[in-house]
Amino acid sequence: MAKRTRALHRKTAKIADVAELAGVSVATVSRTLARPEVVTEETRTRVLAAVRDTGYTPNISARNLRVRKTMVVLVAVPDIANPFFAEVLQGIDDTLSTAGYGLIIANLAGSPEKEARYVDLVCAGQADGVLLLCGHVMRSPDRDLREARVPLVAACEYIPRESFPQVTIDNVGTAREAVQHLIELGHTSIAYLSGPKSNILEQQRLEGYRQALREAAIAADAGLILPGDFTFRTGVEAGRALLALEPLARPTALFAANDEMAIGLIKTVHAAGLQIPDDLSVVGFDGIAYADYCEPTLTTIVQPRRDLGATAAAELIALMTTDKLGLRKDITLPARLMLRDSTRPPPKSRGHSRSRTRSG
Amino acid sequence: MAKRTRALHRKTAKIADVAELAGVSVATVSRTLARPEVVTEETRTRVLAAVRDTGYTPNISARNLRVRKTMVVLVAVPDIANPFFAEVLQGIDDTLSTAGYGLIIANLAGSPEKEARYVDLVCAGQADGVLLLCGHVMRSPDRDLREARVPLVAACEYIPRESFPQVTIDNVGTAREAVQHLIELGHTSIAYLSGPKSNILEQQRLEGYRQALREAAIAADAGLILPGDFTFRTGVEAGRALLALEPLARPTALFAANDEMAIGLIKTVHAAGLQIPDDLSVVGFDGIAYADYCEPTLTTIVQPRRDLGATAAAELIALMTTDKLGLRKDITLPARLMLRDSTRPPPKSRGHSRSRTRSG
DNA sequence: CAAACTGGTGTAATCGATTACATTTATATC
DNA sequence: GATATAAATGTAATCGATTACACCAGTTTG
Repeated sequence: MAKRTRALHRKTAKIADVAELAGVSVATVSRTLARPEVVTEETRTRVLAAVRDTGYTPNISARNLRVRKTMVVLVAVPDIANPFFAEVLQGIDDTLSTAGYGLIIANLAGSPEKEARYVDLVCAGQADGVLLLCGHVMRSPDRDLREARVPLVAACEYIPRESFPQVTIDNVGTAREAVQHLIELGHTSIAYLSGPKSNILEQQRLEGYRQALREAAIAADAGLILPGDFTFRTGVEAGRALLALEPLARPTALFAANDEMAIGLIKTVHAAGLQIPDDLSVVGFDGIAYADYCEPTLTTIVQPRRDLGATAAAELIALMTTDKLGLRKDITLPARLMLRDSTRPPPKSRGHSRSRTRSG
Repeated sequence: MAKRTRALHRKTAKIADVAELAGVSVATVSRTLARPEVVTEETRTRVLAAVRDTGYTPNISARNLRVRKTMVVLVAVPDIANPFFAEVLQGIDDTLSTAGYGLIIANLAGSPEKEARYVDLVCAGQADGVLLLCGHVMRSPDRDLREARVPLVAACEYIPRESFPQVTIDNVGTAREAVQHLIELGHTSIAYLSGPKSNILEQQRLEGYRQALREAAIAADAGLILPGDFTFRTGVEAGRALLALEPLARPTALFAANDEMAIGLIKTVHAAGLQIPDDLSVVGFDGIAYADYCEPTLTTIVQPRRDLGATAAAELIALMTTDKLGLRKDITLPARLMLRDSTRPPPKSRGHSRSRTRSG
């Protein structure tokens, strides 16, 4: 038992050991490390030598307890395996870790228990701030993240009616732009492959799709809205649904609410003999790395993924250090339509190519 | 200043507040929360009511300081944006978070400064254990992770000559199997698309490739070993290198050290008119999700990614809780060859199909 | 030469929980 | 009814750092 305790609680030098070795008080050691300029040249060298000799590293729990900080931020991610979020995370990690913050990644994975655990963590003061990449404020059965009164910033998915800063792109506008591109190519029968109805991003992208059609005076056809949930699998299903249609009833173009579904759909209809983009033009959304790897490469809205993360992180740091908890400042980052190989004018026999001049 | 301090250090109930409200001592409150069965039914309800009324949550820094634990483990990942590691991470997250551990993800991204920062973090006792997904033990200029005397487990990439547990697959054996598959289809001119030479996984997979050739008495041709570094980009470059060869000098099959490069290569040679698998069979390694999304779907070695993570995490938990620091236990998980659409016998005009009977 | 500073250092309180040990109260035993 | 035993609770030390305040020596200033 004694033996076990000794091994588990391996001994590390503490500040008192350093003080003793250097022949100074603990206060002086602490000061030397925090603000070297306030101590004498001579004590400084003595203390630093003692630090090296003892291999001292401050105990962070003790420091946190004393200064009431953790230097950790929690990032809530709907799903780490999603390549889009993985890249946003890189941006977050870049800024946060150079600013000296640690990162706890809360992989929600649609599990309310996990969500609750993380809310408790934050409420317990385990984090100095929270970055929300999910479309709602986190809750546990009896707590709400906002009760933690911890700095909060949301990114990627806009959360309506909240008072904390949010960093997003203009989803409605860019979705509209994507569909306008198809319209300019001459398409008039344009399908939409949607995300889960309850998702805010989905609602905004759908709205953009509708606006573009309305502006071009193209009648909206509810039959052209295919259900999906942002996963590759539902892209495949939507592809099958498309194939099941009468060839002449098929749309000549499709706008997908994200890239993964677009790629799933392309793969499916291509395997059945449809040529992309000859028989069907496809535009995606997100700009994940694979959109440029697939065959054909995908025309898509590329979001500034790293930048979204980096900006949100910077905003959070500002919030944590300046204590302007109430100040709301939404930031909209630019996203652009990237023209690649999956779009072209509709086949001559169909559609009414209006602006052939443009060739991107 | 006073105002600012008040807001930053927002007040949360502490154990003394709960004790006062419930009319008991702090020890009783602590016990009620830790081991409810040791207090009276009556005090328990009084205390729990007080906890709810005050909204009390224990301060974790204080607890950690006292019990010398952090309930956090650090996971060192070469690159979070790599889909392979993202899936391993999911497995890790699953087991670790249900066991009540938090997760700090150290995204090394090839940066020695980051690596050093994280080593210091661990040495400072900020983590109870470390999971290494990279192929080397982490170091800072003056420290080495092993000095932290913290439980350590490695996964995915085997680190030779170390005494901590490692969870991997049989890279040599499965690589050999992948190449044997090509040989059984009748290929005799088989290229290898390599990873970075210094990488252990690369060395093992190359060894498997060599073994398979040797067993089949196929002479190794150094010109058939193409350089790569595990990225999509080098797959594209290797594809160009292949296209630059005299058509008759081209290999009829290729084994890539990972899927991303295989996909890059396929895309490139396909765009130049080569048919996959008719003109070139390709086998990958890893089994990332996109290996099943690309066109054609990729025959590959699928690693049990989630399971690798989960197993390593479980091993680490065992280490952290039982204190058997010395006990080395390597675990090899099964990986299997997944036959898909990117392989078939070589064109009749070339190669010498030896075993046409097998058709997978 | 005394008073007023100033720069460097030490003493001790503090952060908020856990827990060994002491103490009280209730129950069983002879 | 006295004593041993068990059960429940309280008191206070402890974890390891930070920092307000006290103190002292040396320098300036009038």
